[in-house]
Amino acid sequence: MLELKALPVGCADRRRSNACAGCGARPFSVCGNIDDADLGRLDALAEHLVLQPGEALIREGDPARHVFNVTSGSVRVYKLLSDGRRQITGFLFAGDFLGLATGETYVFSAEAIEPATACRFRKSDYRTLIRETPALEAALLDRANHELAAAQNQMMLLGRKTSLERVATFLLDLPDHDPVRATVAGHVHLPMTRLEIADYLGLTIETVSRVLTRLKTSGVIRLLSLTELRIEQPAVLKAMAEGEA
Amino acid sequence: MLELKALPVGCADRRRSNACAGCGARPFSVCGNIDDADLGRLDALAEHLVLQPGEALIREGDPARHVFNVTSGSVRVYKLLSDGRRQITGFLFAGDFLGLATGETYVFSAEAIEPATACRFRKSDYRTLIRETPALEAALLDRANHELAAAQNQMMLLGRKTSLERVATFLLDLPDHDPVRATVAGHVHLPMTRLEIADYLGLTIETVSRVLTRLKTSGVIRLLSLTELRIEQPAVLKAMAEGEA
DNA sequence: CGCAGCCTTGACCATTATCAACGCTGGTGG
DNA sequence: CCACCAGCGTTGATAATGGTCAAGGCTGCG
Repeated sequence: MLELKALPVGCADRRRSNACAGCGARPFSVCGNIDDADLGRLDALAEHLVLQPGEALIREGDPARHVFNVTSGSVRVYKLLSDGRRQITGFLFAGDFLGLATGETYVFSAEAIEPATACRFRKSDYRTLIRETPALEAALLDRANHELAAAQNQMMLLGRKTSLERVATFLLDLPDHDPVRATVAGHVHLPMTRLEIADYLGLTIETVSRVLTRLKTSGVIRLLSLTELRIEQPAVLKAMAEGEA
Repeated sequence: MLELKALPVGCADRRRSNACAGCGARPFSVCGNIDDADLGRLDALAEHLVLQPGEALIREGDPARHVFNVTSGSVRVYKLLSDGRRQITGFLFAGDFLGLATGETYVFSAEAIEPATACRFRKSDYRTLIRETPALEAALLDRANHELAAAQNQMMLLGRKTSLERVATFLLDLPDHDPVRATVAGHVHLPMTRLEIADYLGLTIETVSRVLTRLKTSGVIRLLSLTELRIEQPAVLKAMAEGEA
Protein backbone atom coordinates (compact mmCIF):
# COMPACT_ATOMS: atom_id res chain seq x y z
CA MET A 1 0.00 0.00 0.00
CA LEU A 2 2.51 2.40 1.19
CA GLU A 3 5.81 1.73 -0.46
CA LEU A 4 6.90 0.45 -3.81
CA LYS A 5 5.29 -2.77 -4.77
CA ALA A 6 6.66 -5.54 -6.91
CA LEU A 7 4.64 -8.13 -8.75
CA PRO A 8 6.44 -11.18 -7.45
CA VAL A 9 4.19 -14.02 -8.48
CA GLY A 10 5.03 -14.30 -12.11
CA CYS A 11 8.61 -13.31 -11.44
CA ALA A 12 9.16 -15.89 -8.77
CA ASP A 13 8.03 -18.55 -11.15
CA ARG A 14 9.88 -17.38 -14.20
CA ARG A 15 13.15 -16.86 -12.40
CA ARG A 16 13.15 -19.38 -9.66
CA SER A 17 16.62 -20.45 -10.70
CA ASN A 18 18.16 -17.56 -8.84
CA ALA A 19 15.70 -17.21 -5.98
CA CYS A 20 16.79 -16.28 -2.48
CA ALA A 21 17.90 -19.28 -0.49
CA GLY A 22 16.77 -17.98 2.89
CA CYS A 23 13.18 -17.15 2.14
CA GLY A 24 12.54 -18.80 -1.21
CA ALA A 25 11.49 -15.53 -2.78
CA ARG A 26 13.48 -13.30 -5.02
CA PRO A 27 14.34 -9.87 -3.61
CA PHE A 28 13.64 -6.81 -5.74
CA SER A 29 11.91 -9.00 -8.26
CA VAL A 30 10.36 -6.12 -10.09
CA CYS A 31 9.11 -7.86 -13.16
CA GLY A 32 10.14 -6.40 -16.43
CA ASN A 33 13.29 -4.80 -17.62
CA ILE A 34 15.85 -5.99 -15.12
CA ASP A 35 18.25 -8.54 -16.51
CA ASP A 36 19.61 -11.56 -14.73
CA ALA A 37 23.02 -10.06 -14.10
CA ASP A 38 21.46 -7.19 -12.14
CA LEU A 39 19.17 -9.51 -10.24
CA GLY A 40 22.19 -11.60 -9.35
CA ARG A 41 23.93 -8.59 -7.87
CA LEU A 42 20.84 -7.83 -5.84
CA ASP A 43 20.73 -11.36 -4.51
CA ALA A 44 24.35 -11.13 -3.48
CA LEU A 45 23.73 -8.05 -1.38
CA ALA A 46 20.54 -9.20 0.35
CA GLU A 47 20.39 -10.16 4.02
CA HIS A 48 17.48 -12.45 4.79
CA LEU A 49 15.24 -11.83 7.78
CA VAL A 50 12.68 -14.08 9.44
CA LEU A 51 10.16 -12.21 11.56
CA GLN A 52 7.75 -13.34 14.25
CA PRO A 53 4.41 -11.53 14.70
CA GLY A 54 5.04 -8.16 16.30
CA GLU A 55 8.73 -8.05 15.47
CA ALA A 56 9.90 -4.73 14.05
CA LEU A 57 11.63 -4.17 10.75
CA ILE A 58 11.76 -0.43 11.23
CA ARG A 59 11.29 1.84 14.22
CA GLU A 60 10.31 5.47 13.70
CA GLY A 61 13.22 7.73 14.58
CA ASP A 62 15.96 5.14 14.09
CA PRO A 63 18.74 6.01 11.65
CA ALA A 64 17.63 4.89 8.19
CA ARG A 65 20.38 2.49 7.23
CA HIS A 66 18.45 -0.18 5.33
CA VAL A 67 15.94 -0.74 2.59
CA PHE A 68 13.59 -3.74 2.74
CA ASN A 69 11.70 -6.00 0.41
CA VAL A 70 8.97 -8.14 1.97
CA THR A 71 9.09 -11.69 0.60
CA SER A 72 6.28 -13.42 2.53
CA GLY A 73 3.72 -12.77 5.23
CA SER A 74 2.35 -9.34 6.02
CA VAL A 75 3.62 -6.18 7.65
CA ARG A 76 1.96 -3.11 9.17
CA VAL A 77 3.40 0.37 8.60
CA TYR A 78 2.31 3.05 11.04
CA LYS A 79 2.97 6.35 12.73
CA LEU A 80 2.22 7.30 16.33
CA LEU A 81 1.21 10.52 18.05
CA SER A 82 2.79 11.26 21.41
CA ASP A 83 -0.36 10.20 23.27
CA GLY A 84 -0.38 6.79 21.59
CA ARG A 85 -2.91 7.35 18.81
CA ARG A 86 -1.83 5.22 15.88
CA GLN A 87 -2.44 5.57 12.17
CA ILE A 88 -1.58 2.54 10.11
CA THR A 89 -0.62 3.95 6.74
CA GLY A 90 -0.40 0.65 4.94
CA PHE A 91 -0.29 -3.10 5.04
CA LEU A 92 2.54 -4.66 3.06
CA PHE A 93 2.67 -8.13 1.53
CA ALA A 94 5.12 -10.21 -0.45
CA GLY A 95 6.85 -8.04 -3.03
CA ASP A 96 6.35 -4.69 -1.33
CA PHE A 97 9.23 -2.31 -0.70
CA LEU A 98 9.92 -0.43 2.47
CA GLY A 99 12.24 2.29 3.62
CA LEU A 100 12.90 4.09 0.35
CA ALA A 101 11.01 7.19 1.39
CA THR A 102 13.23 8.34 4.20
CA GLY A 103 16.07 10.73 4.79
CA GLU A 104 18.43 10.37 7.74
CA THR A 105 15.94 8.65 10.04
CA TYR A 106 12.85 6.55 9.46
CA VAL A 107 9.62 8.50 9.71
CA PHE A 108 7.41 5.49 10.39
CA SER A 109 7.55 2.07 12.04
CA ALA A 110 7.01 -1.32 10.45
CA GLU A 111 6.27 -4.63 12.18
CA ALA A 112 5.30 -8.11 11.10
CA ILE A 113 1.61 -8.98 11.54
CA GLU A 114 1.99 -12.70 10.91
CA PRO A 115 5.22 -14.66 10.58
CA ALA A 116 6.99 -12.98 7.69
CA THR A 117 10.25 -12.91 5.77
CA ALA A 118 12.04 -10.00 4.19
CA CYS A 119 15.28 -9.16 2.44
CA ARG A 120 17.36 -6.27 3.70
CA PHE A 121 19.88 -4.12 1.82
CA ARG A 122 22.32 -1.58 3.17
CA LYS A 123 21.22 1.81 1.96
CA SER A 124 24.62 2.60 0.51
CA ASP A 125 24.48 -0.61 -1.55
CA TYR A 126 20.98 0.29 -2.63
CA ARG A 127 22.06 3.74 -3.76
CA THR A 128 24.94 2.37 -5.76
CA LEU A 129 22.75 -0.24 -7.37
CA ILE A 130 20.15 2.33 -8.26
CA ARG A 131 22.78 4.49 -9.88
CA GLU A 132 24.13 1.60 -11.91
CA THR A 133 20.80 0.05 -12.84
CA PRO A 134 18.58 2.52 -14.69
CA ALA A 135 15.95 -0.17 -15.27
CA LEU A 136 15.62 -0.71 -11.54
CA GLU A 137 15.38 2.98 -10.93
CA ALA A 138 12.71 3.37 -13.57
CA ALA A 139 10.70 0.53 -12.08
CA LEU A 140 10.95 2.03 -8.60
CA LEU A 141 9.92 5.46 -9.85
CA ASP A 142 6.92 3.96 -11.58
CA ARG A 143 5.92 2.11 -8.45
CA ALA A 144 6.45 5.14 -6.24
CA ASN A 145 4.06 7.03 -8.45
CA HIS A 146 1.47 4.30 -8.23
CA GLU A 147 1.83 4.36 -4.46
CA LEU A 148 1.11 8.07 -4.52
CA ALA A 149 -2.13 7.33 -6.34
CA ALA A 150 -3.00 4.73 -3.68
CA ALA A 151 -2.21 7.29 -0.97
CA GLN A 152 -4.66 9.70 -2.61
CA ASN A 153 -7.36 7.06 -2.45
CA GLN A 154 -6.66 6.50 1.23
CA MET A 155 -6.87 10.26 1.88
CA MET A 156 -10.30 10.27 0.23
CA LEU A 157 -11.30 7.34 2.44
CA LEU A 158 -10.04 8.93 5.65
CA GLY A 159 -11.23 12.43 4.92
CA ARG A 160 -14.61 11.92 3.35
CA LYS A 161 -15.99 8.41 3.64
CA THR A 162 -18.39 7.09 6.30
CA SER A 163 -17.53 4.06 8.42
CA LEU A 164 -19.60 1.80 6.17
CA GLU A 165 -17.89 3.13 3.05
CA ARG A 166 -14.45 2.71 4.65
CA VAL A 167 -14.97 -0.91 5.63
CA ALA A 168 -16.53 -1.76 2.26
CA THR A 169 -13.61 -0.14 0.43
CA PHE A 170 -11.15 -1.99 2.63
CA LEU A 171 -12.71 -5.40 2.00
CA LEU A 172 -12.72 -4.80 -1.75
CA ASP A 173 -9.15 -3.48 -1.96
CA LEU A 174 -7.38 -5.87 0.37
CA PRO A 175 -7.14 -8.91 -1.93
CA ASP A 176 -5.40 -6.79 -4.60
CA HIS A 177 -2.48 -6.18 -2.28
CA ASP A 178 -1.70 -9.74 -1.40
CA PRO A 179 -0.54 -11.19 -4.70
CA VAL A 180 0.94 -14.40 -3.33
CA ARG A 181 -2.11 -15.71 -1.55
CA ALA A 182 -4.23 -17.65 -4.05
CA THR A 183 -7.17 -15.33 -4.45
CA VAL A 184 -10.45 -17.15 -4.86
CA ALA A 185 -12.82 -14.50 -6.17
CA GLY A 186 -14.86 -13.08 -3.33
CA HIS A 187 -12.73 -14.66 -0.63
CA VAL A 188 -10.94 -12.28 1.74
CA HIS A 189 -8.24 -13.21 4.24
CA LEU A 190 -7.68 -10.79 7.13
CA PRO A 191 -4.25 -11.41 8.68
CA MET A 192 -4.66 -8.33 10.86
CA THR A 193 -6.75 -7.82 14.02
CA ARG A 194 -9.81 -5.58 14.31
CA LEU A 195 -7.64 -3.03 16.08
CA GLU A 196 -5.30 -2.90 13.11
CA ILE A 197 -8.16 -2.54 10.67
CA ALA A 198 -9.53 0.26 12.83
CA ASP A 199 -6.18 2.05 12.98
CA TYR A 200 -5.89 1.75 9.20
CA LEU A 201 -9.39 3.08 8.52
CA GLY A 202 -9.34 5.88 11.11
CA LEU A 203 -12.07 4.21 13.20
CA THR A 204 -12.34 2.32 16.50
CA ILE A 205 -12.51 -1.46 16.93
CA GLU A 206 -16.13 -1.14 18.05
CA THR A 207 -17.16 0.70 14.89
CA VAL A 208 -15.35 -1.82 12.66
CA SER A 209 -17.04 -4.66 14.51
CA ARG A 210 -20.47 -3.06 14.24
CA VAL A 211 -20.09 -2.40 10.52
CA LEU A 212 -18.98 -5.98 9.87
CA THR A 213 -21.98 -7.22 11.84
CA ARG A 214 -24.22 -4.96 9.79
CA LEU A 215 -22.75 -6.28 6.52
CA LYS A 216 -23.14 -9.84 7.76
CA THR A 217 -26.75 -9.32 8.91
CA SER A 218 -27.68 -7.76 5.59
CA GLY A 219 -26.18 -10.72 3.73
CA VAL A 220 -23.55 -8.74 1.85
CA ILE A 221 -20.71 -10.71 3.42
CA ARG A 222 -20.40 -13.98 5.30
CA LEU A 223 -17.91 -14.38 8.13
CA LEU A 224 -16.31 -17.82 7.87
CA SER A 225 -14.07 -17.18 10.86
CA LEU A 226 -12.48 -14.13 12.44
CA THR A 227 -9.87 -14.02 9.70
CA GLU A 228 -11.73 -15.36 6.69
CA LEU A 229 -14.80 -13.98 4.97
CA ARG A 230 -16.68 -14.23 1.71
CA ILE A 231 -18.17 -11.36 -0.23
CA GLU A 232 -21.65 -12.62 -1.09
CA GLN A 233 -22.90 -9.55 -2.93
CA PRO A 234 -19.92 -7.82 -4.55
CA ALA A 235 -22.06 -5.37 -6.49
CA VAL A 236 -23.78 -4.17 -3.32
CA LEU A 237 -20.45 -3.87 -1.52
CA LYS A 238 -19.00 -1.87 -4.43
CA ALA A 239 -21.96 0.48 -4.35
CA MET A 240 -21.46 0.93 -0.60
CA ALA A 241 -17.75 1.62 -1.04
CA GLU A 242 -18.50 4.49 -3.42
CA GLY A 243 -21.25 5.99 -1.30
CA GLU A 244 -24.03 4.87 -3.61
CA ALA A 245 -25.88 3.01 -0.91
CA MET B 1 2.19 18.19 -1.27
CA LEU B 2 1.06 15.57 -3.60
CA GLU B 3 3.44 15.32 -6.47
CA LEU B 4 7.12 15.76 -6.93
CA LYS B 5 8.43 19.04 -5.74
CA ALA B 6 11.35 21.02 -7.04
CA LEU B 7 13.29 23.63 -5.15
CA PRO B 8 12.93 26.40 -7.67
CA VAL B 9 14.04 29.45 -5.76
CA GLY B 10 17.77 29.06 -5.89
CA CYS B 11 17.56 27.51 -9.32
CA ALA B 12 15.56 30.30 -10.82
CA ASP B 13 18.14 32.78 -9.71
CA ARG B 14 21.22 30.81 -10.57
CA ARG B 15 20.05 29.88 -14.02
CA ARG B 16 17.94 32.71 -15.12
CA SER B 17 19.84 32.88 -18.38
CA ASN B 18 17.81 30.03 -19.75
CA ALA B 19 14.51 30.68 -18.01
CA CYS B 20 11.18 30.05 -19.69
CA ALA B 21 10.06 33.01 -21.72
CA GLY B 22 6.35 32.51 -21.14
CA CYS B 23 6.25 32.34 -17.37
CA GLY B 24 9.67 33.56 -16.29
CA ALA B 25 10.37 30.36 -14.39
CA ARG B 26 12.44 27.44 -15.42
CA PRO B 27 10.56 24.19 -15.96
CA PHE B 28 11.83 21.05 -14.22
CA SER B 29 14.35 23.12 -12.35
CA VAL B 30 15.22 20.38 -9.94
CA CYS B 31 18.30 21.84 -8.35
CA GLY B 32 21.32 19.67 -8.27
CA ASN B 33 22.70 17.21 -10.71
CA ILE B 34 21.05 18.21 -13.96
CA ASP B 35 23.39 19.91 -16.36
CA ASP B 36 22.58 22.83 -18.62
CA ALA B 37 22.35 20.76 -21.76
CA ASP B 38 19.58 18.65 -20.24
CA LEU B 39 17.80 21.69 -18.91
CA GLY B 40 18.01 23.19 -22.35
CA ARG B 41 16.30 20.17 -23.85
CA LEU B 42 13.59 20.42 -21.22
CA ASP B 43 13.02 24.07 -22.07
CA ALA B 44 12.71 23.24 -25.72
CA LEU B 45 9.91 20.75 -25.08
CA ALA B 46 7.87 22.82 -22.63
CA GLU B 47 4.53 24.38 -23.50
CA HIS B 48 3.69 27.33 -21.30
CA LEU B 49 0.26 27.69 -19.76
CA VAL B 50 -1.36 30.69 -18.07
CA LEU B 51 -4.28 29.76 -15.85
CA GLN B 52 -7.11 31.80 -14.38
CA PRO B 53 -8.55 30.86 -10.97
CA GLY B 54 -10.69 27.74 -11.36
CA GLU B 55 -9.18 26.71 -14.68
CA ALA B 56 -8.29 23.04 -14.90
CA LEU B 57 -4.89 21.58 -15.70
CA ILE B 58 -6.11 18.03 -15.29
CA ARG B 59 -9.54 16.45 -15.17
CA GLU B 60 -10.00 13.07 -13.48
CA GLY B 61 -10.74 10.43 -16.08
CA ASP B 62 -9.18 12.25 -19.04
CA PRO B 63 -6.47 10.43 -20.97
CA ALA B 64 -3.15 11.16 -19.28
CA ARG B 65 -1.18 12.75 -22.11
CA HIS B 66 0.82 15.40 -20.26
CA VAL B 67 3.05 16.02 -17.30
CA PHE B 68 3.07 19.43 -15.59
CA ASN B 69 5.39 21.63 -13.61
CA VAL B 70 3.80 24.53 -11.75
CA THR B 71 5.87 27.69 -12.15
CA SER B 72 3.84 30.27 -10.22
CA GLY B 73 0.61 30.63 -8.28
CA SER B 74 -1.14 27.74 -6.57
CA VAL B 75 -3.11 24.69 -7.64
CA ARG B 76 -5.53 22.33 -5.88
CA VAL B 77 -5.44 18.59 -6.54
CA TYR B 78 -8.55 16.64 -5.61
CA LYS B 79 -10.74 13.62 -6.08
CA LEU B 80 -14.55 13.46 -6.05
CA LEU B 81 -17.07 10.88 -4.94
CA SER B 82 -20.14 10.40 -7.11
CA ASP B 83 -22.32 12.42 -4.72
CA GLY B 84 -19.99 15.40 -4.87
CA ARG B 85 -17.95 14.92 -1.73
CA ARG B 86 -14.48 16.26 -2.42
CA GLN B 87 -11.13 15.43 -0.90
CA ILE B 88 -8.33 17.82 -1.75
CA THR B 89 -5.21 15.67 -1.63
CA GLY B 90 -2.75 18.50 -1.98
CA PHE B 91 -2.02 22.13 -2.76
CA LEU B 92 0.75 22.71 -5.26
CA PHE B 93 2.95 25.77 -5.63
CA ALA B 94 5.80 26.92 -7.84
CA GLY B 95 8.16 24.04 -8.52
CA ASP B 96 5.73 21.20 -7.87
CA PHE B 97 5.20 18.42 -10.38
CA LEU B 98 1.92 16.97 -11.47
CA GLY B 99 0.71 14.05 -13.51
CA LEU B 100 3.58 11.64 -13.06
CA ALA B 101 1.56 9.25 -10.95
CA THR B 102 -0.91 8.14 -13.56
CA GLY B 103 -1.43 5.32 -15.98
CA GLU B 104 -3.68 5.67 -19.00
CA THR B 105 -6.04 8.19 -17.46
CA TYR B 106 -5.68 10.79 -14.74
CA VAL B 107 -6.97 9.63 -11.37
CA PHE B 108 -7.42 13.12 -9.92
CA SER B 109 -8.26 16.64 -11.01
CA ALA B 110 -6.13 19.75 -10.70
CA GLU B 111 -7.25 23.39 -10.97
CA ALA B 112 -5.68 26.79 -10.38
CA ILE B 113 -6.66 28.48 -7.11
CA GLU B 114 -5.19 31.86 -7.96
CA PRO B 115 -3.83 33.02 -11.30
CA ALA B 116 -1.06 30.54 -12.03
CA THR B 117 1.41 29.46 -14.67
CA ALA B 118 2.68 26.03 -15.54
CA CYS B 119 4.81 24.23 -18.06
CA ARG B 120 3.43 21.23 -19.85
CA PHE B 121 5.27 18.31 -21.47
CA ARG B 122 3.95 15.57 -23.69
CA LYS B 123 4.17 12.36 -21.76
CA SER B 124 6.06 10.65 -24.56
CA ASP B 125 8.68 13.40 -24.49
CA TYR B 126 8.83 13.11 -20.72
CA ARG B 127 9.43 9.38 -20.90
CA THR B 128 12.21 9.78 -23.42
CA LEU B 129 13.84 12.48 -21.37
CA ILE B 130 13.65 10.39 -18.23
CA ARG B 131 15.27 7.51 -20.02
CA GLU B 132 18.09 9.68 -21.29
CA THR B 133 18.64 11.71 -18.15
CA PRO B 134 19.44 9.50 -15.15
CA ALA B 135 20.03 12.53 -12.94
CA LEU B 136 16.51 13.74 -13.62
CA GLU B 137 15.10 10.33 -12.91
CA ALA B 138 17.00 10.07 -9.63
CA ALA B 139 15.78 13.50 -8.56
CA LEU B 140 12.18 12.56 -9.39
CA LEU B 141 12.44 9.27 -7.51
CA ASP B 142 13.81 11.06 -4.49
CA ARG B 143 11.01 13.56 -4.59
CA ALA B 144 8.36 10.91 -5.12
CA ASN B 145 9.60 9.19 -1.98
CA HIS B 146 9.44 12.39 -0.01
CA GLU B 147 5.90 12.89 -1.25
CA LEU B 148 5.03 9.47 0.09
CA ALA B 149 6.28 10.55 3.49
CA ALA B 150 4.11 13.68 3.25
CA ALA B 151 1.13 11.51 2.29
CA GLN B 152 1.69 9.42 5.41
CA ASN B 153 1.56 12.55 7.53
CA GLN B 154 -1.69 13.57 5.88
CA MET B 155 -3.16 10.13 6.57
CA MET B 156 -2.27 10.54 10.24
CA LEU B 157 -3.95 13.94 10.17
CA LEU B 158 -7.12 12.70 8.47
CA GLY B 159 -7.41 9.45 10.38
CA ARG B 160 -6.44 10.38 13.91
CA LYS B 161 -6.26 14.12 14.56
CA THR B 162 -9.00 16.35 16.00
CA SER B 163 -10.24 19.44 14.16
CA LEU B 164 -8.00 21.67 16.29
CA GLU B 165 -4.95 19.51 15.61
CA ARG B 166 -5.72 19.45 11.89
CA VAL B 167 -5.98 23.21 11.52
CA ALA B 168 -2.88 23.79 13.68
CA THR B 169 -0.90 21.30 11.59
CA PHE B 170 -2.11 22.93 8.40
CA LEU B 171 -1.09 26.44 9.47
CA LEU B 172 2.37 25.23 10.46
CA ASP B 173 2.98 23.18 7.32
CA LEU B 174 1.61 25.50 4.67
CA PRO B 175 4.50 28.00 4.47
CA ASP B 176 6.97 25.14 3.78
CA HIS B 177 5.20 24.33 0.56
CA ASP B 178 5.24 27.75 -1.01
CA PRO B 179 8.94 28.35 -1.56
CA VAL B 180 8.58 31.34 -3.87
CA ARG B 181 6.56 33.53 -1.56
CA ALA B 182 8.95 35.42 0.70
CA THR B 183 8.25 33.74 4.02
CA VAL B 184 8.40 36.12 6.93
CA ALA B 185 8.63 33.84 9.95
CA GLY B 186 5.20 33.37 11.48
CA HIS B 187 3.36 34.90 8.55
CA VAL B 188 0.95 32.64 6.68
CA HIS B 189 -0.70 33.36 3.36
CA LEU B 190 -3.86 31.41 2.54
CA PRO B 191 -4.52 31.56 -1.19
CA MET B 192 -7.37 29.05 -0.82
CA THR B 193 -10.90 29.54 0.52
CA ARG B 194 -12.25 28.09 3.76
CA LEU B 195 -14.07 25.47 1.68
CA GLU B 196 -10.79 24.34 0.17
CA ILE B 197 -9.09 24.18 3.55
CA ALA B 198 -12.03 22.14 4.83
CA ASP B 199 -11.90 19.74 1.89
CA TYR B 200 -8.16 19.34 2.45
CA LEU B 201 -8.49 18.67 6.19
CA GLY B 202 -11.55 16.41 5.99
CA LEU B 203 -13.75 18.97 7.81
CA THR B 204 -16.55 21.41 6.96
CA ILE B 205 -16.18 25.17 6.42
CA GLU B 206 -18.06 25.79 9.65
CA THR B 207 -15.61 23.71 11.69
CA VAL B 208 -12.59 25.37 10.07
CA SER B 209 -14.09 28.78 10.77
CA ARG B 210 -14.86 27.89 14.39
CA VAL B 211 -11.36 26.55 15.02
CA LEU B 212 -9.76 29.65 13.51
CA THR B 213 -11.97 31.81 15.71
CA ARG B 214 -10.93 29.76 18.72
CA LEU B 215 -7.24 30.16 17.86
CA LYS B 216 -7.76 33.89 17.35
CA THR B 217 -9.68 34.33 20.62
CA SER B 218 -7.02 32.46 22.56
CA GLY B 219 -4.32 34.68 21.07
CA VAL B 220 -2.41 31.90 19.32
CA ILE B 221 -2.92 33.47 15.90
CA ARG B 222 -3.95 36.88 14.62
CA LEU B 223 -6.10 37.21 11.49
CA LEU B 224 -4.79 40.12 9.44
CA SER B 225 -7.35 39.55 6.71
CA LEU B 226 -9.19 36.54 5.33
CA THR B 227 -6.07 35.42 3.48
CA GLU B 228 -3.28 36.61 5.76
CA LEU B 229 -2.53 35.63 9.33
CA ARG B 230 0.26 35.72 11.84
CA ILE B 231 1.22 32.95 14.23
CA GLU B 232 1.63 34.75 17.56
CA GLN B 233 2.49 31.72 19.69
CA PRO B 234 4.28 29.18 17.49
CA ALA B 235 5.18 26.91 20.43
CA VAL B 236 1.55 26.67 21.52
CA LEU B 237 0.42 25.99 17.96
CA LYS B 238 3.06 23.26 17.58
CA ALA B 239 1.89 21.63 20.79
CA MET B 240 -1.69 21.74 19.50
CA ALA B 241 -0.68 20.20 16.18
CA GLU B 242 0.83 17.19 17.94
CA GLY B 243 -2.06 16.70 20.31
CA GLU B 244 -0.17 17.96 23.35
CA ALA B 245 -2.70 20.62 24.22
C1' DC C 1 -25.34 51.67 -3.13
C1' DG C 2 -26.56 47.14 -3.66
C1' DC C 3 -25.66 42.58 -4.55
C1' DA C 4 -23.14 38.19 -4.67
C1' DG C 5 -20.11 35.36 -2.57
C1' DC C 6 -17.74 33.99 1.26
C1' DC C 7 -17.28 33.81 6.11
C1' DT C 8 -18.96 33.59 10.86
C1' DT C 9 -21.98 32.34 14.47
C1' DG C 10 -25.70 29.84 16.63
C1' DA C 11 -28.96 25.96 17.51
C1' DC C 12 -29.64 21.41 16.88
C1' DC C 13 -28.59 16.74 15.28
C1' DA C 14 -26.12 12.45 13.97
C1' DT C 15 -22.30 9.68 13.53
C1' DT C 16 -18.84 7.75 15.79
C1' DA C 17 -16.14 7.50 20.14
C1' DT C 18 -16.11 6.08 24.81
C1' DC C 19 -17.12 3.23 28.60
C1' DA C 20 -18.68 -1.08 30.17
C1' DA C 21 -20.13 -5.78 30.20
C1' DC C 22 -20.18 -10.05 28.19
C1' DG C 23 -18.80 -13.92 24.98
C1' DC C 24 -15.84 -16.64 22.28
C1' DT C 25 -11.53 -19.09 21.49
C1' DG C 26 -7.20 -20.98 21.84
C1' DG C 27 -3.48 -22.19 24.82
C1' DT C 28 -1.74 -23.88 29.21
C1' DG C 29 -1.40 -26.21 33.27
C1' DG C 30 -3.39 -28.93 36.77
C1' DC D 1 -8.76 -34.30 29.47
C1' DC D 2 -10.83 -30.68 31.24
C1' DA D 3 -10.93 -26.11 33.24
C1' DC D 4 -9.32 -21.76 33.54
C1' DC D 5 -7.44 -17.70 31.89
C1' DA D 6 -5.92 -14.14 28.68
C1' DG D 7 -6.76 -11.84 24.67
C1' DC D 8 -9.69 -10.50 21.17
C1' DG D 9 -14.21 -9.57 19.50
C1' DT D 10 -19.09 -8.22 20.00
C1' DT D 11 -22.88 -5.72 21.82
C1' DG D 12 -25.16 -2.12 24.43
C1' DA D 13 -25.69 2.52 26.72
C1' DT D 14 -24.13 7.02 26.82
C1' DA D 15 -21.38 11.02 25.47
C1' DA D 16 -19.03 14.22 22.51
C1' DT D 17 -17.04 15.85 18.39
C1' DG D 18 -18.06 17.58 14.35
C1' DG D 19 -21.88 17.97 10.81
C1' DT D 20 -26.19 20.13 9.25
C1' DC D 21 -29.32 23.74 8.82
C1' DA D 22 -30.21 28.48 9.25
C1' DA D 23 -29.48 33.33 9.83
C1' DG D 24 -26.74 37.20 9.63
C1' DG D 25 -22.36 39.93 8.61
C1' DC D 26 -18.39 41.35 5.84
C1' DT D 27 -16.14 42.66 1.59
C1' DG D 28 -15.27 43.78 -2.87
C1' DC D 29 -17.04 44.88 -7.24
C1' DG D 30 -20.25 46.63 -10.59
